Amino acid sequence: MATHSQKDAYLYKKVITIGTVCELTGLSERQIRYYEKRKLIFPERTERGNRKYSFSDVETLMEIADKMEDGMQTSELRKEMQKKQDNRYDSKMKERMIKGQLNAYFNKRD
Amino acid sequence: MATHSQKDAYLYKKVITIGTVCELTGLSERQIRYYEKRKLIFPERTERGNRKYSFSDVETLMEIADKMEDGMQTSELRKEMQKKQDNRYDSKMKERMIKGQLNAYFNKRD
DNA sequence: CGTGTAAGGAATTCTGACACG
DNA sequence: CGTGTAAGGAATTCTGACACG
Repeated sequence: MATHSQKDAYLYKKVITIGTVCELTGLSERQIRYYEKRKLIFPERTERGNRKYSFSDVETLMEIADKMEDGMQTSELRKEMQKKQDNRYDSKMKERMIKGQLNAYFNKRD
Repeated sequence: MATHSQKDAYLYKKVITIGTVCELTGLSERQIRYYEKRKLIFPERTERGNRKYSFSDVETLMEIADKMEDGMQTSELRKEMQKKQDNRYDSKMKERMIKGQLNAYFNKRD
């Protein structure tokens, strides 16, 4: 994943089975699978079909659990998470613009 | 664990099943269980008895795999790992001594 | 010593469905 | 809409043992 640094390797590596995710989040398997169906979470699959989650997924699920407790619906959560994704792109765009300006600045001096 | 900072949480959390560890390390279940019997690795257990490993354990197993390929025996590996453990204690001791000196220094000025 | 394998049992995970609301 | 549950099958993991060397 080009969007993550080497240091994040363990955060995004999908190695945790659903049972362990249940223990870590306090959610039921049913809930976790449902949030997947609603496109809030994206586990990988083993050849045989078993779901594998990352620590990052676990963090996301805990946020989802909080919001659901507050009465939020999965459809709203979906929008909210889309926004975060957009913000991330915005940040990358800003970085590029700043780099562009720096390049322009130094190119002028050469 | 008092020996690890908050940032290491994901490195030491035991959440990975033996099957996934096999994929990650290229070792067989048999080998991984054997290295446990030889006191080289210390997974946690679920209530039912299933082994759970951390990313740190996976790293250790990859080192073990390298050494075993080089013809080293588990008994030698055991000693080598004991040394590392000792060094860690030495480091902590040094830290404490330095802190002690600093404390003495500032206490003098008070 | 280190590792492969077949054996049998117990727990895990999966999917699709019925249920309530 | 979100989640519980019983159903049945397939893969996972566990232990102790036989095997080779």
